[in-house]
Amino acid sequence: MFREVNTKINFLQLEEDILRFWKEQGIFNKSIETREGGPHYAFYEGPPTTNGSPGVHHVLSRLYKDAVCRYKTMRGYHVPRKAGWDTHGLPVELEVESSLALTSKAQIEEYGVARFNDHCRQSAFKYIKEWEAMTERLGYWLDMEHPYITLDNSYIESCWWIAKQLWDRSLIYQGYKVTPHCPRCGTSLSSHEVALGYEEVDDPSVWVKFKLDLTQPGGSETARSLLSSTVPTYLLAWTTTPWTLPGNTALAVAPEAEYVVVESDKEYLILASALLGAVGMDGCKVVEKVIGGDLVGVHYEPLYNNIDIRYVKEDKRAYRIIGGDFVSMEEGTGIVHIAPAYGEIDFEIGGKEGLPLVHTVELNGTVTTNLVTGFTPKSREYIQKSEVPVILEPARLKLDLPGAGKFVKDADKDILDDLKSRGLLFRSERITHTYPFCWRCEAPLLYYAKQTWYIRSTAVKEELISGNAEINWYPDYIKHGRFGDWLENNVDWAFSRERYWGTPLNIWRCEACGTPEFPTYECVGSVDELKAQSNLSGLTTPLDLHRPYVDEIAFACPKCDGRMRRVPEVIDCWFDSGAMPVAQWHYPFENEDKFKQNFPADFICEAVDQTRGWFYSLHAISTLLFNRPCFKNVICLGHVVDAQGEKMSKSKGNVIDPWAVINNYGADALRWYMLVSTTGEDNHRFSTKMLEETIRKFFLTLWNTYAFFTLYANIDCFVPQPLTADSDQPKAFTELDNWISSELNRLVSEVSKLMDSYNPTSATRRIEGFIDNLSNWYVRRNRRRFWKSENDADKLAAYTTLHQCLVTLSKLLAPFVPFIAEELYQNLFRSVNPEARESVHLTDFPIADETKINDKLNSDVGLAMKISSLGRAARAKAGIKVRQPLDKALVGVETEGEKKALKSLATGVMEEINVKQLVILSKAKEQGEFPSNMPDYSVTNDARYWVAISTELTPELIAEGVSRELVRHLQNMRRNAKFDITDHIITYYQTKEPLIKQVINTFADYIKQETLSQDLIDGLLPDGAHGEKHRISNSEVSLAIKKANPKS
RNA sequence: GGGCCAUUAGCUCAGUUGGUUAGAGCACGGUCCUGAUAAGGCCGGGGUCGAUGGUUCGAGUCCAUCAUGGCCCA
Repeated sequence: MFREVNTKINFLQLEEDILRFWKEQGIFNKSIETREGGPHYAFYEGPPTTNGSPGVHHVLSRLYKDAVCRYKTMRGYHVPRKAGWDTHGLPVELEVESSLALTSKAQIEEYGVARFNDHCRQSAFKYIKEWEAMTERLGYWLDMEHPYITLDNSYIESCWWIAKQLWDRSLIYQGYKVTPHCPRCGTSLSSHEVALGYEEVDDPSVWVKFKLDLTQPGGSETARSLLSSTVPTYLLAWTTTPWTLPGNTALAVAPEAEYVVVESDKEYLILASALLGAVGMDGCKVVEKVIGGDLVGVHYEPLYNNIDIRYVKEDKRAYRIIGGDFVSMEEGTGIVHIAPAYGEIDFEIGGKEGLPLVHTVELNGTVTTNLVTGFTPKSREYIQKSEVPVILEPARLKLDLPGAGKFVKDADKDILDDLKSRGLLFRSERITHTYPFCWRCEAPLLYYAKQTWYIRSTAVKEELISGNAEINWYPDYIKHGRFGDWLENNVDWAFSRERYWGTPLNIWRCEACGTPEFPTYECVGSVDELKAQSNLSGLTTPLDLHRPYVDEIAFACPKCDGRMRRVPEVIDCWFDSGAMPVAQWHYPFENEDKFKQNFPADFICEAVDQTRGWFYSLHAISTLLFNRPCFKNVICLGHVVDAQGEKMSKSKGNVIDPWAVINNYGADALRWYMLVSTTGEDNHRFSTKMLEETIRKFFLTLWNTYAFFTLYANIDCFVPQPLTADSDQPKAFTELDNWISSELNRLVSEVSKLMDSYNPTSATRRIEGFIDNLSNWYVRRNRRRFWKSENDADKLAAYTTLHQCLVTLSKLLAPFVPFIAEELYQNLFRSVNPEARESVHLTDFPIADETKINDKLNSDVGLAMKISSLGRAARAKAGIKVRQPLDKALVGVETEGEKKALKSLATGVMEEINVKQLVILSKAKEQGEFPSNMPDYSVTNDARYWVAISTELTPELIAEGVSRELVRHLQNMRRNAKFDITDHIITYYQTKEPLIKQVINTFADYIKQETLSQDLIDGLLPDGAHGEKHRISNSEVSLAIKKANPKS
């Protein structure tokens, strides 16, 4: 006997029971242990950042990971799944900052780095707990008892080892580079972080005049003679960041382009002729024309004469015109203001031209009172070429700039006022454009030349690209598209952060020896290496490698015996997560075997934003260390967005709590919905309405098929026999049995193929289609076989077939909806097979029996469905109920083959459309054209077939229709009276209509059999019976039923 | 400004190498069926397949340009 299945299913209760079962029996561990010795399948868990509670948009990738890992396990692979938690970095710091109401680095330091980091640690663990709870409830099987956590000393030590490897190969350097700098957080952002924060913003749009200075040498003779005029002449440049103007050291022109000198208000202005119109100077008189290249070398007066740039040793000077191929003829004036300290292009061209770097802004974003001049061209060249890290000490000079002490965006106005008062502002407007903001704190980012530590990833650019060629991407266009492009445009990885909570950068610097340009560094690659340093101090017990403790550790300089102290930076948390193939095992300090066994990963899966995040950091570190990729297959998912298509984010407040969904609908529902409805890399709108539809359409259909089976199987005491060669009774299996078996095996084959190509969405969609066929065709067409009273071979065949379908489905479904799959398996299979594996998740994934796949049968049944559908339409067109039997249907098909196929399935079609005979005509022989005009027939057609139903009603047909009407009412009454499905009854009826009486007599046996009536009694309705009045064939009939054996 | 992806019914999505009348589910209206079903069937309204050109006997599908949206990069 199977456990009784209630059609009113409570999924929540079911899932909690199964979670308990898994936990108590350790099924997850068993699913891994029992596969030991099988082929190894390496999976890397991308560690979620523990800076907040998981949202429903975090769930998607976890479901994909789980589906694939469960599937591989069932295919016999050994698939350990180590959990991981990304606990470091700015996101965690910001979470803590806001909870402690700290708003700047100064406040954090005042508060105390030790206390601050302690909060970070606690915060991380708090969220780990939440993630663990959600992961477990979701049914995402992950080894959370042995996770890798990036804050562990062992993890940090592995990161140190990696950095040391790179250091020894001169792949780490420090240099000035322009980085997107957040003035509030006080740190550089990586390019992937910058990408998170582009926004439309209203900014100044100003045209500034730079006065030509021909007293300085330089420029072509042509240009000099053209420009020598007594009228004051200005170069016109355009910018949206006035605050960078004091840092100007050059103007760039397009060497090939034509420039014009135009007269405007008693002065001459120089700009590109192509942009005259854009500046609104079409009508102005053109005095001269000159090619950009001829202007190169000509000097102009600095906007701020009082700035004393003292670097100059060579003949090249600042404040001159340079040529640049980046100069746009699309916007601006064709003359680009260059501030090497505040723009990537500016910095790059400054390096080539030997321009000075001038800082007029502090790191906190305020206009400085001290002018800071950066490095010399000589040292710049040294940085570019050096294999050894270089550090430079900038000079500081007193200065009084407009807006001094104000934040740059506020100082814009002071600067513009100042320029205006000096007649140097040509025009000032506002413009709307995109500008990057800090993705966390929303402060405008400043492109700022800073000293930062870099990983020279460009040194392995070719290897990054060739390694990518070996990776399978799903969807595949990511490989050459988004990820490939990213690698092609690879730049060195700025991997240091001037923050507190992170893996400390393991570089120590001597305080005493070396020059500013040539300091002495030590990169320490392990704890032991650190402890082995001479004259060590500051080591704490227990050891905590975090700041501020690690900052206290000092040791003797091997060169001069001075003290060596750690540099202040911490490492980018993307480095942490990218280090996980190594660091999750504390490799190379231990677990060499595990590392090697799990490298490279067979499978990883995250959302598309990780292209520049984790996917990149994994690939970069692996290529740098081992010169090969560390993952073979990667699924790249789209983002889950809200019902309006907006990205879910804490700041927008549109994050959907997965608990709310799970507690309402269950984890399986969420799982199936997300798997079945995602579309590749596209955004996926999350809607509870669609989720509810999934439940109705998929779960309830499946569940009711399951309930139907158990209900009748228990009535008939069906015991599934293991299908051996001799117990098989092929003769008893009907065409429909063979058909659903064929469909089932085809499904198994297709689902396997789809899962092997990492496509759970298509796999689940296929299963959904099968369940629809199973329920709405196989079961519906075969109901009578289950109902009938004889326990014959035919009935057994039906039970065996349906049972087989459901048990196979439980395994097919197991990777996707592990709870309901377990329920089906336990009740339908394990309960009757004492030797069965303990859980569906310990079984093998089904293998398709190719011999049972019969493509012809599949298409034949498809044809029968199609014809039935047309037949029903024909009935509806004529307005004749399906319950009313009709004499015959004519069916037009195209080929003899179809005719033959339909003939073999005619009984089913006749029942579906309730006709006595089916006449099939094939186009090849009997059939002429589509019969549009047939008297006494109702005709429908589609492109290929037509069906004509005879609409003539004989007294016999009407009588039979009435009998079916009676049966239907009695069945409904049984249900209304809440009788058990097996209860036998006695039926009473009263009517004045002779036709009905006659029908009841004629069809007595049929009515009795259908309604389990022992007697049909014409007469008074007894007390206590369930009575109803109905109209049948325009006459009234009173019916009553009561149980025949009230005792049972 | 550049790259990738998308755009098909009110909504969510299918649509295989170009080939009869572009489909499904939901929602809506009507109707039928039902002792597994919270379901299901049938009919109906609802589509210039984002736009414009091109290739072709034939384009939702291939090409080009543009528009809109998302992501990524400047």
